[in-house]
Amino acid sequence: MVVDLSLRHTLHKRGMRMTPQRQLVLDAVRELQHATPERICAHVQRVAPAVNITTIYRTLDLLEGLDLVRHTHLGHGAPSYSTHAHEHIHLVCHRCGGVTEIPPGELTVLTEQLQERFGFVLDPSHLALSGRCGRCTGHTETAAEANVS
Amino acid sequence: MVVDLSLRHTLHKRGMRMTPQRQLVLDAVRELQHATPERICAHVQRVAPAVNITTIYRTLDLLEGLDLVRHTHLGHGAPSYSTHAHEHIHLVCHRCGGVTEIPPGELTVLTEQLQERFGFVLDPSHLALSGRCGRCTGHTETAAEANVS
DNA sequence: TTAGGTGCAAACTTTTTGCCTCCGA
DNA sequence: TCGGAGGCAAAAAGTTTGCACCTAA
Repeated sequence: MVVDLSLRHTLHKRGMRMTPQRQLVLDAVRELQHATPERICAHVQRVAPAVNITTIYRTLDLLEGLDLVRHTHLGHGAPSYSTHAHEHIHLVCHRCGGVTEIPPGELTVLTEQLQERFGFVLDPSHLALSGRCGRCTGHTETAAEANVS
Repeated sequence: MVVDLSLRHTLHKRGMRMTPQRQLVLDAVRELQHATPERICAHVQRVAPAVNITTIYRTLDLLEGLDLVRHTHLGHGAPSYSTHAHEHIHLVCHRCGGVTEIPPGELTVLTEQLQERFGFVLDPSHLALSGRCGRCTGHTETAAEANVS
């Protein structure tokens, strides 16, 4: 992927530098979506084996500060990083741990309601709703539920 | 607190035993609500200093398996354990990290919608919605938002 | 030449595992 | 006495920190 000029610009404004590592991490997040730092690291190392996991963490922090990536805790273990472009809602089953993805439109009503009543601006693409999925409640499986990551 | 007879019974049915540690951990979760394993451990150790953190983890697992307690990831770090009796929704601000609690009734519409369309039974009392709270978006603070833990 | 950035190693935090001992049915 | 439980220590997983070196402005 080509060097991200807007990233270079943003960094420069803050007295920071564009580096191959930063580009690679941003690319990896964009490409993988929902990846843990470890997976991002592995992906980056396929191209640049010398890159250290420390750099991954530092860069993810940086990119998050610049609002270019965001992390979510989908339940257990390591957080998962995505870009804003990646839009959908996660339904996490607290029995089987499966994650169902549904379109963000499902939450428009709730989003408006929360903003109106609590001044809370919901981020509909980066949250995890917990409950019990169709398989674990014994309901019929739908197409949407098959989309488990 | 008195020994929980129904817990003793449930355990016995599965060939397990009731122990002081298990009672203490359950009591601690009930009393504290939203406590991390570490806090639960500290609480238990005020009464029984010899209880090891390992036992806390094992017992929380056990109680979760029995559906007596549940854990939620409110964002970062350690999970927080609660009993079912503790009913409310968490709005986690991903800017300031603050947690706003709102009544579970706010999600009835969504709950029905998710069940109908995806067979997903939402657990309205134990989930965290992420977004940006009133303070961080510059809106007027409401009474609900003041309830930050 | 001077900060920013990276790699490396070590520390740290949280959770899990293995093993041995204890104790109640 | 037999298996479930708990304590302890060590390991594992995930993340952070300190420090020396390197390099682009």
